[in-house]
Amino acid sequence: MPQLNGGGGDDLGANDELISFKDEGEQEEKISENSSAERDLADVKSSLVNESETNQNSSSDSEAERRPPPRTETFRDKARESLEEAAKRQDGGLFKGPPYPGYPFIMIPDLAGPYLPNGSLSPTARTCVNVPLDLHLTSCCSPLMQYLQMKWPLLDVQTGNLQSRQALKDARSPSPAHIVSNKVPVVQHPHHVHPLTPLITYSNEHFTPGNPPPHLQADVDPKTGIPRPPHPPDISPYYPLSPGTVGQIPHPLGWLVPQQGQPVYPITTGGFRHPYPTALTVNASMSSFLSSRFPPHMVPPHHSLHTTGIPHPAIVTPTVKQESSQNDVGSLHSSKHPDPKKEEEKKKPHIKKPLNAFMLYMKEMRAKVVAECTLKESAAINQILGRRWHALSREEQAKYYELARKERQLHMQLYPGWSARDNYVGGYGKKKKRKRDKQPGETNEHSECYLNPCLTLPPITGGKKSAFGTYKGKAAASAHPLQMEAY
DNA sequence: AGCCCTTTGAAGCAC
DNA sequence: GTGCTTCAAAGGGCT
Repeated sequence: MPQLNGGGGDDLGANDELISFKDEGEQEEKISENSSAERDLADVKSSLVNESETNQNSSSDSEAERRPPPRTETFRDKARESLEEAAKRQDGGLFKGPPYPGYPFIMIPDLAGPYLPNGSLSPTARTCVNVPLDLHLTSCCSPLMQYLQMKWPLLDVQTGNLQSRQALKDARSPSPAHIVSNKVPVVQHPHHVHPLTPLITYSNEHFTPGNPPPHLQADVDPKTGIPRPPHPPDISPYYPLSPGTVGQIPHPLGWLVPQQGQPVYPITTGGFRHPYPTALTVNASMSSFLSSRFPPHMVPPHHSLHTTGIPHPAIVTPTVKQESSQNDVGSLHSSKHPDPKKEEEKKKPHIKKPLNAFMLYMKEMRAKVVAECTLKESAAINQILGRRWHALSREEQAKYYELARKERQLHMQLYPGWSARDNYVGGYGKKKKRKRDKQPGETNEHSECYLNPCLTLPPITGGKKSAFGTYKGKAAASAHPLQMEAY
């Protein structure tokens, strides 16, 4: 991504980003890309199945902590075995195709490469094939425009307000990114659609227009043993519906398009002071676009489109749940004896942190991982995603770092006074919870676990404690060579 | 109900 | 500058 340097004077771009793995040659990376997905899955699977086969290796190398596993021959062999075994079981569920194959809008191609080592198309790639992409949106534009188109193919935002403000605020670096970024509101949809990626995160699994593949209907609930369809065919799994909520299906742009009964971003008629100076509008072309691209029930009525002050989904008030199906007036006057403290908390919107690169990657890839395996636990999935993250090429990681950078940028523009400290529950130093306690001498002796996590993944459901320290200091992060290259 | 787990990265604070 | 802590997402597991 050559344009990564284009930030120029952008001081928001974290200079300590893009941790690369220089010991891992490019060729190695490519190999890793092509088979990492399947290998990861097989590895984790096998490790989950046979957890006793762990901690056989104990060599330590502190520096190796930040590196992906050097694909030792042993590891390769094992990975290959796992992969072969996985391939044998392909019909048994391990490599099930994503249950929601038809996301009609856009998706990110399989970052791990569409082809299996044997040359066949990977399941996820097959999914890609099935998806009617609007490639024309992205193929002919600059990367940044591709990004924007990718993120907001439907959105037209009035940017004058913010732009002018931004122009005053940051006149020193009127880079295109700034300008265009204003069109990409940071939106953190509490119902799993990422702010910046309302249409692509979990992309290909969304909005399946048709029925799921037959083999997926045999998906069996591990708890009940009852076959279950992954999700209603045309409803995103990330917009869970409670019984009787038909008609309240949140729009993929739900944060942007307030809907009646939409529990997430309640608009109180006057009670909510929106922090955004930006006026977001959806113009007629977008409406028609919505109509043409979304199923009718997904297309909000025009009258619901606010021309000003649409609450940003990154703002989550504590009263969200309570207000879910009540009208605003009622909720405002429902309590006769409001607790001043609580009231104050209610009034104070919770502005979430912008997602970092890995979080963006996770949001995008989680559904794919979930679809490819039967794992449901996020802890296990995140382990896979963490390994996949390391297996990504520099360019692919750079893409997410760039997205994260833009998100931070926008977040800062949208919430000028916001600080991450605001979200510290008890304030800094007052721990909300204690995590990642390190046992004495634990730091490096598990580096091999990191090197080959598939062999040594801790029991997913067993312990409460991390099996190995995961903290990597800034020093380690900033030592990443790619930072120099990309930023 | 609420915390834990698990991942990486960003940010804030203390020293 | 370094080290540590918290939070961001996610959802099953656990208390």
